[in-house]
Amino acid sequence: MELGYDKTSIPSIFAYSQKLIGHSLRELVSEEEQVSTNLQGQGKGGLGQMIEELFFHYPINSDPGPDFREAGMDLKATGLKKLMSGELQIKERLVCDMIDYEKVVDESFETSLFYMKCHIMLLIFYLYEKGVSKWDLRYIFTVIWKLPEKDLLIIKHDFETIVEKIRHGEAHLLSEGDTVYLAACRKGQKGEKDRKQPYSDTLAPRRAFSLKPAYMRTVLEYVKAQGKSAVSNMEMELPSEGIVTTDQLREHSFEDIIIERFRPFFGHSYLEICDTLGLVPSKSKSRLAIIANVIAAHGSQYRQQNNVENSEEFKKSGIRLKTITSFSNGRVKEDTSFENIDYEEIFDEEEWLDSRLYEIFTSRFLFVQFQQPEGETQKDFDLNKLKLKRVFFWTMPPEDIETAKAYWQNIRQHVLKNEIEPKYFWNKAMHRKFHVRPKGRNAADLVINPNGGKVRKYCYWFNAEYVTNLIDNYSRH
DNA sequence: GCATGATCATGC
DNA sequence: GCATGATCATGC
Repeated sequence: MELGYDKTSIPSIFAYSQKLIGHSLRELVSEEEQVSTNLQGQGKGGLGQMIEELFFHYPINSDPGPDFREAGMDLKATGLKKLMSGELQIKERLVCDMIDYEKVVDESFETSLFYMKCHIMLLIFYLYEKGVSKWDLRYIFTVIWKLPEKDLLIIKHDFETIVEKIRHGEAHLLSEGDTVYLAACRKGQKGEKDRKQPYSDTLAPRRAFSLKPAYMRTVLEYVKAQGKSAVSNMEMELPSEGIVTTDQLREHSFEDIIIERFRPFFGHSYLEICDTLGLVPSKSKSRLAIIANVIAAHGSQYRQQNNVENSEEFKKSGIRLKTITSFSNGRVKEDTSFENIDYEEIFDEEEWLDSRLYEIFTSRFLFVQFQQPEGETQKDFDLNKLKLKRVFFWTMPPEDIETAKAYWQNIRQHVLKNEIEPKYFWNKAMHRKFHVRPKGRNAADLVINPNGGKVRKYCYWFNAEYVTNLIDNYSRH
């Protein structure tokens, strides 16, 4: 059969893929084929396979390699959702390749199946609509995404972190927050049995290598910025401004580079650090977060004109820098707040693993702790005098993610019943690690309630007690 | 002393 | 104008 493209050529496959844009498979596939195919377009998964077989007419093979074998490129269909504002957003992480616990421990990154399949991908973005058959989903963008060299250095380190954990018999303890761009995400049928892992008798849920939602968001941003519906990053230089360089990443991991930047400042107070960096001290409640971001981005090399917020790497990784303040005895002073609860998101998203809260709580965290000087009492507490005490990357352990799921279910259940008041949610006095509390400009600051009308803004919090405990756990090893 | 609700400076 | 990253103020 005449294919209509050259299956050995990436540009040719890319050009052909553009015929998808603005259309659905129902419009593009002959009725005869729609009837005769075994692919029914129901259930989860399989959209990529339908596109490959019915649109590209590429003979499906069961090879472990990339979908377009001759071109060395994999095909990925991935969803976008449209907000009320009309803005398109990433629906989920990009699942790349199932992790074979038995085999992956014998692979190196460069020879791994993941690398072979995914270092160049044809990304086909479709508009996700609830309840719509795969035959009727519309395609919006097609993108050739070759992982840039700088990203690959971070991804290689992530890959090794994941494989190392499996080699230690800890496949059951893998978490998306263990790594920076590439993550081991949960993947498998609901209720399916856990699998064997090679270096432990404990069974582990199935997982896949995936690019984090934060990473995919920056891919989408890049695509939107090009102003075209078909984009290939192989044709042009990607802007690669960030807080670390490719050369630095060849020598050290991203995390080591960042931690190292804080080293000259341990034991120094806020005012001393401002003085060293040539910064005018701020009166902001978030003054410590401001200098922590400066140090993470530039260390003692900081110069006034440097850009600080939203570095490329922090955006792509979704790493959350959080400052912690503690009394001289080490007890954490404040609860840690996150973003406001998006009631519409809570209302619409039924899956915990796809929820915003899951993404936030399974982020990689960078905790920067400032502590009161020795000998001071609680009454003396003064942000300007706190000294840099500890800096560490952290991710939430599996048992706490289970607690977070119950926390999310409680919130969701009440939002669905239009019970959006503090008395319905977990409060701090329950001592259940997390709580819900107001956060707005002031008491009159309201947002849309999916049940109708407007409601007060509340947000997700870690209890200070929980943060004290996680620091104690960190300090013990 | 602590939990709860309220509010602030900053940057885009 | 609003989200972010926080701390402050009050009352029991």
